[in-house]
Amino acid sequence: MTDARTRSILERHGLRCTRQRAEIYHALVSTSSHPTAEELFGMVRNRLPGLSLATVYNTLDAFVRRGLARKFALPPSVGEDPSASAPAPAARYDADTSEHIHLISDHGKVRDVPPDLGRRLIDGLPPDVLDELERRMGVSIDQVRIEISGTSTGRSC
Amino acid sequence: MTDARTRSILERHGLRCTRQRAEIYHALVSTSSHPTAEELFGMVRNRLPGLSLATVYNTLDAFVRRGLARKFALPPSVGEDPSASAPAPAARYDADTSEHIHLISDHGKVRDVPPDLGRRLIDGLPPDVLDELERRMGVSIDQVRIEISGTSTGRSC
DNA sequence: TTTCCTGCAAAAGCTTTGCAAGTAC
DNA sequence: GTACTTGCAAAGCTTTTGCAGGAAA
Repeated sequence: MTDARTRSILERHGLRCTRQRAEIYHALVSTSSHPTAEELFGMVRNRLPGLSLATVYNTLDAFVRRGLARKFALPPSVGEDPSASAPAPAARYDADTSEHIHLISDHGKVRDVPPDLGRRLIDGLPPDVLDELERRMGVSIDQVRIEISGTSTGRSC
Repeated sequence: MTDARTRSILERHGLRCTRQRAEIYHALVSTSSHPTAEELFGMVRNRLPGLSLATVYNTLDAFVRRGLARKFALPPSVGEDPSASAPAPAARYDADTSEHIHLISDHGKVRDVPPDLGRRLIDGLPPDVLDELERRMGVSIDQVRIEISGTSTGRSC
């Protein structure tokens, strides 16, 4: 992605283009690893001497509020030593803001379910059940989140 | 729930029966509010003078490890002032360890979707898509989590 | 020049831990 | 008696904030 393009994206979302934001955005777009703030900090710190972790958090927060990124959390105790208690997992960020499904496999690694499969899963939800749920629980459904946990079988194709 | 019954449940799960555990378990079973550790602390502290919040955390951790409770987190920035950044939401606990779906409505309140609706939603997931997902992503699916966000319409029946 | 952003340090909130005293079995 | 729990205080981690200097528009 060119600098001009990054700048244009940031500005179109009402954000000033700074070196830090451009680098962080670029790093977030370039990875599929759903990094934490700290991981992003590690990815860009050699290109931005003096960068502060607080800036990474502030920047990501700005991205999320302007719809440039999504923030999510792993469910507690996914991908951790089963006998250990979890020392508060950090939030993860994703530059893909479209609705999509996460697959959480061994070691807490997060992968995106391909859009075609995700769509077919969501479309499989029976509309009459969703209607009934809205009626019985007195809500209007805004979003249905699906998250899949699985164990790697080694033979991914 | 009688004391004897609580004791039997704890012991059957390999946990010593202490006053603190019995009270906390009892409080957790008696509510449908998916409380945080701090909320539970508030619920039982008048019956247990001197109780420490650390004990509540330790106890809940023991419950989760022995399958007496489940721990979950609200997705970041659900049920908060949209313009504010979230000051780290606390984990929530649930004595219902069966698979069930959570409905997160306004103000971050969590309600359980009735089992019949939940079952019909899960059953609606097309098996062929799940198979294809396992094949294409090289995993064996352990769990599919569904979580619904909605806005209260006031007219729940 | 005005407004916003950055970096630092400090603080806040949630959760765990070390240890000595106490309790369950 | 032995092993596990509790309570306390302190620490740990993630995340946010106050503020002064700096950069973007």
